[in-house]
Amino acid sequence: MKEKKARPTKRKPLNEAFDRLLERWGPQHWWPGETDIEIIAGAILTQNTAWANVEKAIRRLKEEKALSLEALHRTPLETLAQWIRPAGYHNVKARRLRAFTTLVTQAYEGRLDKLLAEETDELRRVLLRVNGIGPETADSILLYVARRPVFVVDAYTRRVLLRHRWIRESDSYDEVAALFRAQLSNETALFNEYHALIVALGKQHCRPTPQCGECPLRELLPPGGAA
DNA sequence: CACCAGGCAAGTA
DNA sequence: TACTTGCATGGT
Repeated sequence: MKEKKARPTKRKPLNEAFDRLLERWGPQHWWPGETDIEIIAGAILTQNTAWANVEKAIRRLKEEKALSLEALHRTPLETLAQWIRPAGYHNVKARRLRAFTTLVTQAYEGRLDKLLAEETDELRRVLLRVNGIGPETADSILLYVARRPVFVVDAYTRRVLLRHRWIRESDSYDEVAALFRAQLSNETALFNEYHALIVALGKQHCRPTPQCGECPLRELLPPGGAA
């Protein structure tokens, strides 16, 4: 007969981590944006960019009444680029916004709801085909706009997990996401809240120069501590 | 002043 | 497949 392990269930530190993060910061009610198109634009604009700068660009788009799929699609690229300048990479990001509106316009009759009605895996593939939408941006749209249970892996996620030695540098995007899928129940609301809390933690404590003293996860560090 | 921020695509080997 | 580089602004 096979020997039974002393612990009845496999350890799931990411569950414990979630409880602590929620206790420390409370529900984050993400994404920080009102409409679907605002969330999508924000997801593209925040690529490798501080959110404070994205807010300036979003505010300008609102002032220009350009935060709609139609307006984003018809505004000349040069004009759009100037409006979103504070978010950085403005020429690239203007093209990326346009690439998205072109997808919806050409393949979905200009209707976001038709795009969002696609089945999850198909929707992800469609989004990834858009130039300027990679795994994180696609998953952000899937989770925060289409409300599908997918986990968003961003730079903060990697840094937090790396500090706790739950992943390695070389782990792929999907390997990191798979860690969460394996340990958490498959619920949109949970994935939503978890990612938002990781960003809160990341901004507060998990900087390049760490402030681990007040980190609610610090006792979850394995023997040897953070790198 | 240097470094950093909620990526991604295109080019090279 | 695995690296490298360009893209750009504003905050610390």
